[in-house]
Amino acid sequence: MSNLNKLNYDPLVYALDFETYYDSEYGISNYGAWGYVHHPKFDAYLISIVGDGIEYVGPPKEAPWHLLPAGWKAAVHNQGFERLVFPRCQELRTIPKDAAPAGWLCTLDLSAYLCRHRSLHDAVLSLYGVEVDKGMRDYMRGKTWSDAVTAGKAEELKKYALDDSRWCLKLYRDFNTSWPQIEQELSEITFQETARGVAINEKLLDSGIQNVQNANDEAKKGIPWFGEEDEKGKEVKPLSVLALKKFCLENGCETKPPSTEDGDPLLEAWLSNNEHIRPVIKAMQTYRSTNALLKKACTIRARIRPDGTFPHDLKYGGAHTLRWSGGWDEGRAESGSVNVQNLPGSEMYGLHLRKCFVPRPGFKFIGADYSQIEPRCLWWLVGDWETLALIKQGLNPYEAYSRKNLGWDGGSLKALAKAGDAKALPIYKTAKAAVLGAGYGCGAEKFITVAKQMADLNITLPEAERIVAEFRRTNPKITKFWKTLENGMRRSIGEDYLIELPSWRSMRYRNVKVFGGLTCQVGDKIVKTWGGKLCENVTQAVARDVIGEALVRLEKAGIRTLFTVHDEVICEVPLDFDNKIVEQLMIEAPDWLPGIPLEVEIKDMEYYK
DNA sequence: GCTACGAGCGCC
DNA sequence: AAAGGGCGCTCGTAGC
Repeated sequence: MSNLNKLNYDPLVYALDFETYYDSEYGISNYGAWGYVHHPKFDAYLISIVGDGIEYVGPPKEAPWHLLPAGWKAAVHNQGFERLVFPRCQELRTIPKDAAPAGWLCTLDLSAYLCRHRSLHDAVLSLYGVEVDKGMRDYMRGKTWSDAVTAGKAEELKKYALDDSRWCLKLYRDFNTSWPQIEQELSEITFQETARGVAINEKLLDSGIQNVQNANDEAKKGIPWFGEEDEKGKEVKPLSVLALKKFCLENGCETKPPSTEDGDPLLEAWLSNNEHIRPVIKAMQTYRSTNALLKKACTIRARIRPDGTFPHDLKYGGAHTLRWSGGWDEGRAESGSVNVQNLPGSEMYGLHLRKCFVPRPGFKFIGADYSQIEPRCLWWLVGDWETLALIKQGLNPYEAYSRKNLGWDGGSLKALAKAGDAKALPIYKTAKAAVLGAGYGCGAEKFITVAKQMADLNITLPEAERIVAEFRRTNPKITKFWKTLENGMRRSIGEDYLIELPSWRSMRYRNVKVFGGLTCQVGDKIVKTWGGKLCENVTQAVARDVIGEALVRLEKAGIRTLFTVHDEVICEVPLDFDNKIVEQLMIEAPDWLPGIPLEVEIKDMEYYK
């Protein structure tokens, strides 16, 4: 018994892994995980189970379910898939109804938390330096279990399946204690959200799809080479830059266009000398936009379940700041997935995609957006209590900034700016742009575009230079923070740089090196890094933890959340629900961020907006 | 035929 | 010395 007390893992946890049939057409990319397991071709031909006293690999039907102890829990690598397969097998009676585990745990999410590598292969390589052979997976494309048996590959396949579960169990046992409880809860919440999905207004979606299709057809007509074939009989792609180049040179242009990007000043300059090409470029841009939108809308359309809901994709810890990201993990090609975090914010070509996301009957949406969460976190991180105190008194943050740094001493800046006051408006916009855009070491040139985007502020380069310089001069705590982070990283050259966050976790920058500038490894990429960027990462990470803790609070209060988009939470609650409850749960300052004034904008929504 | 990568564009 | 950041998806092209 004394040994058991020393276990730093739960012996009731067993690792599971299914092997399921797939081919080039029938896969997650084309059907989504839910559609895949409900497809007639669905065939979970193998399951491996590994844990205390059990190592099984074989058909699910013959698995030793009776040997699993009461209250056993399942560890899987990618719960977004495995947790759909399991109940589907129960429905199909290849797994007994009463065999369900008491809980689930996802080692993919654990790996994301630990090392930023999501696939089992990459996680094991990163954490143990061992290469897991994934050859069998490719081999099995388009092959059934009996194909493998006939080909004499059964044993190899079994070994491969067993290996995955062994590694999964090892990840769980070795690292589970490094995964904080709250993060495990967030992993669970994320799964619940994706499985729950969102109700879709199908009529609206259908008519919108028709509109976009029409616009797409119209755009095709403006692309001269559309539908043509090259010498080899291959279709010339509508967005082919080579075709565009050829067309331009054949039609009196001396040079090819520098890009086809909408709004690119270089393109604009080129077009002013080649006006006759303008309609072609425009058609390419319209085709590109409508095509992408159409794909997205049709994917949603195709994935609507019989109950009228669409199960979306959202990844726990998709970003290295551990923010959620869109997409899914199954398969290497990140295609055919719908990212709910970048849905167009307004109508495009007669389709308002967000309007198609509606509450289930008897429910309403609550959209809860944190106001200026990042600047507030940054002020807290650098210890700018003065500004935070002004905000705590009820001052709008941009106004607080203006009073502190821009010499504003008039009345309510926001109210005056809203009324179009000629003196207040530029100051308000300048403050907004500076607060949102200048905190991360942004230079003057970049600040012009940031200011435009964040505060609709149009400025010249000298003005941008002045605002940025002013920001740095009046915010020495922030510039010092940049330097502190950068110096910390410089002291870590040759090793990993760990930044301890105020919450329960750290950020890790692996393998810091100097190649001209500072570089390090983030996920599987080598990136350039400097103080301003690190500051941005840390601020994002802290804001993420704030929203993460809020999500857990909402969940514990029984409030159904659908998804999060960085600083906003979409809740689905009964029609008579009191929105104040959501607000109160969200603005509660975390213990580890004492004194931070949080604010959320809450709105009832008849659709997602 | 498959993979990798950049361009372009959508979001916060 | 100076440098906003974080994502995902589609398409086209290049390279193996």
